[in-house]
Amino acid sequence: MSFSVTEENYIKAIFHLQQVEGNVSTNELAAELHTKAASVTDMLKKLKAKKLLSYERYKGVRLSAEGKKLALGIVRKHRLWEYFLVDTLQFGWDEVHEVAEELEHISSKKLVEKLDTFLGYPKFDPHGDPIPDSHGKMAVQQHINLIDLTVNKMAEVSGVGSQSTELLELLKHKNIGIGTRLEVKRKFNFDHSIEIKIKNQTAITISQQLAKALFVKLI
Amino acid sequence: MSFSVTEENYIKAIFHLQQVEGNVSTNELAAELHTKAASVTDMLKKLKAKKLLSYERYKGVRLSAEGKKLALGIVRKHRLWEYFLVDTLQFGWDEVHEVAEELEHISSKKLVEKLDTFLGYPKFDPHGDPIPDSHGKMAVQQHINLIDLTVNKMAEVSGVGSQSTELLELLKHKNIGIGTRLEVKRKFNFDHSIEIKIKNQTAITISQQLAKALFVKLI
DNA sequence: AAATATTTTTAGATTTGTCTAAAAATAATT
DNA sequence: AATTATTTTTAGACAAATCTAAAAATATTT
Repeated sequence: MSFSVTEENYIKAIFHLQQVEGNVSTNELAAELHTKAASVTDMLKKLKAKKLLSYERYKGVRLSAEGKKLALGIVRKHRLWEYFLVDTLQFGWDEVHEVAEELEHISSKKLVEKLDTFLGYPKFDPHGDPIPDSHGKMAVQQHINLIDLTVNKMAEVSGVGSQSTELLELLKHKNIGIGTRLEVKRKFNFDHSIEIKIKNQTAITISQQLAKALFVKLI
Repeated sequence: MSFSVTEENYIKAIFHLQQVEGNVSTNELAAELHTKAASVTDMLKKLKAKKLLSYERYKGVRLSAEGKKLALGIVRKHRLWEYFLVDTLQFGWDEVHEVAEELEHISSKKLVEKLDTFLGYPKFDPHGDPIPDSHGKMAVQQHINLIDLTVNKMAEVSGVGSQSTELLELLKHKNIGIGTRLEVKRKFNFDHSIEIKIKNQTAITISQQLAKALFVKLI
């Protein structure tokens, strides 16, 4: 069975939303996909008929085993392509998301496996997110939120909380990327901003919002 | 301006058909795209409104400068991706066409240029067809049809006349690919079949149809 | 628990690309 | 040149994915 780009995008959106809370509501999905609730209802009926999810009207939605498998396949493709774009084609890590949104819908299974082999079976994409393997298994990254990092512990940026251009623009300006080494110098309780010191640079201040959007691992 | 996958496929089909004869007819297009003449008429009106082609009813169709540019862009992407699949990902040259049919519709211009750079600006794809450069210019390959090759002249296979799986399957069976070195030993006027000798192999016979589908260059 | 607000669904319309069947234009034959 | 055949276009219908507006169900307040 094969699915349209639109159907795949619905499945991916539901997958992402149900990571946080179990059942996903029609309105949440509409917001995520920049569409209207009525359109979502129509599509949910279609995807239910295709057995990709369980859905009772007014009760929200949840992916079936089948649907999860499909979602993991799409996520796998998205992240492998991102890795390829940054690692092989020298894209900046902040400019690959949109391109990968298109590439993730290329259907050839053989392509995905050959790409994975060529790249050397990477475990994490350029944003620090884990890449599902061909069985749908992902490595669990011990991400710590930067806001919770102990003062004076050296750590390395390993993930970002979103792919929004606004965030990526700010990170570029502050010269922070995946792999950046830093430590927290002070925490200010007034606005919960923190002062960090990036290796070989002068200390800078980071807002609470930004700190919450950054994940690090101890090194 | 951006175009749907369907629109791009129409433009590509018209481009290929008008290489041989000037104006392309509705029926030819319908056959090429495996659709019906009525659908073609509808789409031609749309593409005319978008200024990609000139079209008068009952008079056939021809691409505008704009349309040709678009077509060359799609051909460029198709052939670069084919080169990538064979050269980088180790696909067989006979199994890349369908995948490239999908990849050619990925829109990012930056992706195409970076891919071209990574591959080292190749001039010909794995089937021997020239790859348009970023300005739409293609190298002109002095392809000779195998059926016209002089007896006992050494030549190298440089192109195939179609991408049909039937042809590629036959070539695989006969152990012929791009770069294969061969010479014609005899020509039989009865059925216009020819006997060829591939380097380090025993002589084999090739039908008229197959010989017409193979292009070679002298070496 | 009744009233109000919010969420979700239905009903009906729209757009894109397709189709069949019939009409119109062009081409080929006699 | 008139008839027949072929090609192409039009007219109207359909499926996919979307929308707006209104109705129905659920949640929240009072």
